[in-house]
Amino acid sequence: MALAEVQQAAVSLFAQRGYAATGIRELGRAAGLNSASLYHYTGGKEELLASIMRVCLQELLRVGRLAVGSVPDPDVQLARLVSAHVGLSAMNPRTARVTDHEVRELAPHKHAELMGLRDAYESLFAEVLETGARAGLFRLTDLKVARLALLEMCNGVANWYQPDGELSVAQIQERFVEFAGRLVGVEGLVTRIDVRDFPPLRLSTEPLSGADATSTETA
Amino acid sequence: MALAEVQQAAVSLFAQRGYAATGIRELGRAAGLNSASLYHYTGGKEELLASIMRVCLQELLRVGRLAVGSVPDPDVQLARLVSAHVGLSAMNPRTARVTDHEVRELAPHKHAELMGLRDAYESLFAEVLETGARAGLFRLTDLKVARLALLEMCNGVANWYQPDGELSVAQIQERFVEFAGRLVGVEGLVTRIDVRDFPPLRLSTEPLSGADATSTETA
Amino acid sequence: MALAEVQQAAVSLFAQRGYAATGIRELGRAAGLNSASLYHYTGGKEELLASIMRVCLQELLRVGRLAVGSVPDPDVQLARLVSAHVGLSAMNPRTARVTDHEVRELAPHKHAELMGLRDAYESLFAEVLETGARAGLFRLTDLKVARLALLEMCNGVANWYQPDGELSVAQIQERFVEFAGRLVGVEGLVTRIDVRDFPPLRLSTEPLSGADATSTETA
Amino acid sequence: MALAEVQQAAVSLFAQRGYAATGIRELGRAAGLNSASLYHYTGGKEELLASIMRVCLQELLRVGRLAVGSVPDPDVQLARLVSAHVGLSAMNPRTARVTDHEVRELAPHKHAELMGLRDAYESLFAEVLETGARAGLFRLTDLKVARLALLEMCNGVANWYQPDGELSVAQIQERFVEFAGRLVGVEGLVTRIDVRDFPPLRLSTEPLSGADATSTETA
DNA sequence: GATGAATGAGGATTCATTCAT
DNA sequence: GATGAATGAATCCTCATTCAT
Repeated sequence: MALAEVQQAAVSLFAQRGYAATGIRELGRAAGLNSASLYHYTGGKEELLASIMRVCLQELLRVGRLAVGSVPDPDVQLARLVSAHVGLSAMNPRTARVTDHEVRELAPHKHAELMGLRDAYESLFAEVLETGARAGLFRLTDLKVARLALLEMCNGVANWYQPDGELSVAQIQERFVEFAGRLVGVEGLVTRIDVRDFPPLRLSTEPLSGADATSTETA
Repeated sequence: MALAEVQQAAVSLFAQRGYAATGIRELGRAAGLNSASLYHYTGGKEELLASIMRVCLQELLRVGRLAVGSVPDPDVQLARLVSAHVGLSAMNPRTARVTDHEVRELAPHKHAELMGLRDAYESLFAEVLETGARAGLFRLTDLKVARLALLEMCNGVANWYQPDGELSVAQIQERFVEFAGRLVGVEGLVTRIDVRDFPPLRLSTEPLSGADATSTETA
Repeated sequence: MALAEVQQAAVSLFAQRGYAATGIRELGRAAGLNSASLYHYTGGKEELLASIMRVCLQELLRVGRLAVGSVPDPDVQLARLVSAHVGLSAMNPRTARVTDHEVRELAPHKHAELMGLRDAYESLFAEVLETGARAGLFRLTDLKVARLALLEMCNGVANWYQPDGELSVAQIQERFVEFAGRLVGVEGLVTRIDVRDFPPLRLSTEPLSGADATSTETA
Repeated sequence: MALAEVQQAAVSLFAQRGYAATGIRELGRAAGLNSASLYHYTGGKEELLASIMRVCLQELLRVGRLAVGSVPDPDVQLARLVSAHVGLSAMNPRTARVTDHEVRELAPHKHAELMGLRDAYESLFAEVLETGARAGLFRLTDLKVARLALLEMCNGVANWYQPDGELSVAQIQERFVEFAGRLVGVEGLVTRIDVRDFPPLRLSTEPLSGADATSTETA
């Protein structure tokens, strides 16, 4: 399908140059389309960005809910949540980066829509931390700061992980589950779950590794 | 001094809308200057951004070196490094956010210059982690991933901390020192140093809390 | 074709006000186009100028080579060369003036390209003068100065000739052939060739006589 | 005197880049002055240009009248006129080039003033040619075209003559007197006058050969 | 479904000039 | 006499978008 290709090209450019610094002709060129044709597929630059973020946040929310809903223990919930998040970020670093960095570019209406998704997702972390703390499983004095530190640490993966590097996605997941456990004061969290229960999805918006704009606008 | 005021206005806008999405007329208006007058003070939009990042990274590097150099124990070094970093970020969240997010906007020459500063700074973390791990103080299997997780967690502070919120800078520092300790496998790190030894500086580029563009361009 | 119309409008303005003093909005207005639309047709102000000069110099070179190649006698070669040059200048005075006066406005790359064409053309004169002098046909003590004097005299036509004046192009050609002959020490040159053998071309870049910017930018 | 230095710097830049393409800060820098200080000495960019052209045209007119008035024979008058013109152009090529090329940049009032000077000067040539032709000394069928050809040939010297080249000013004068003679149909004109009777003046506006902008604006 | 042409608005930057100091 | 600061207007150019074809 052509929309996905356009989205991939867009993610590639948005991740590299930033949304505001990327022109619509540049996007067209990268997708092998005339700049005017983009409007058929995307409805415009902003909707293109929004559609990308929707894909990412909806999948995040889906796997997040799955992670939390699949098991009653807060520590395992946390492990699965982190594993899923980090897994998705590592599998789709550029989509994740764009989703994380470019919210402010959206006009109020779409901004609200996507912030809603994000908030819904982040509240999964809040709930897990709270139940875990209330149950005495987690040793935390400040749930809010802990949640923010945790989320930023996990989000950060998209800033540095390179799919074609030496670390596998599974390794990243393993290590971050351990970090998360330590952060909340639970040792050996990693050994108690199998991260491979949640094989992270490759999003339709994620460009192929190393994919680049090559073709020229037919004009 | 006028340059600092322009920088503050710029940081305020860059943090809010992003560098690329901020117009130079907007910058002028926010600084109470004609758009042409900005060039007297700044030398142009890009140099304005670079100067802001320079202020931030140089101070980060200064206090980072101080933190590492002041004491031989890797755990205390780490605590002080994290405390200094988080402190500076929390005191100057908008400057820090801009510094962190907008590097890619710079042209090659300035990009290289500022990436050099950033790399020099981040290698302080690498050294501390390595000596600490080698000394058996830290329980870490992957130094690189640990460093990246740590840095992203700390950098994240600039994304959410609000100076006029309920948490003091010192509290943030305390909590993040504890998080950092746990992350590297050292318990009770926070109790062993007094974070107030490194009262973080307010940078000249940081806009006053809640400061906004108000005046109109005299035209 | 639209490009030619834009070029004509540009020649008209460049000849009147000079390249540097002509704004791109002015050009658009004169061509009946929005200033942004000029970029569709021309690729920018400088390329517009370069394209005009290319048309002129390439035709000059073409007819120059024809003039020299068509006959072995240096005196007839010179007559034809001068006739062709003066004819083209008189038929297209504004294009010729712009081509002659605005080379310095070009950036190094294009400057070099067009200076190359000009040099190639002028060396035709050098060769003719040299063979004629060596053959004892011309009485000249300083070939270089003679060539420069001759060329400037001929180029000058574009500065003062007015197509709708009392002198026909053919008359100008006739007189300048005689002048050229006298300059190199050959009497009665004019009688020995028929200048009408080389009817000068009207260039696509030459505006219609008296053509002026009239329409207003649709904005 | 400072004005002359400013004029020299201006001539240097105007000759190289053109009037319209030369900025006033550039002029200041080249003259070692703050851009604002130029207004003390010159009264603005346009008046600066006008003052330069005035110096050149007035001297041209002065020596032209001297040449014509000093002797009754049209052929000697012509020789002296050409010698003076070419001499002045070769001694002051950059001033002459600017004077010749930039008239159109002047606003109507100054334009008229300086065109008046130029017309007065050129009519000297017209008069000499006419009396010479009427006296049967010159063999010319079209006085106007001859005058224009002659003038353009002489003006052209400023376009190519380089004071530090291999040809002396006197040599240029000699050769052009001969060319002029041939053009009007008089042989051996050069031998009958001594061009050194009119040693051409160096104008106060002419920059030193190879002089360049070096100092930086004190700002 | 696709695209060349077209355009108003705005991008960053530089302009010549003025004026208080 | 000299200048830093300031500015409105203009510079060239690129933007996202629309629309007839």
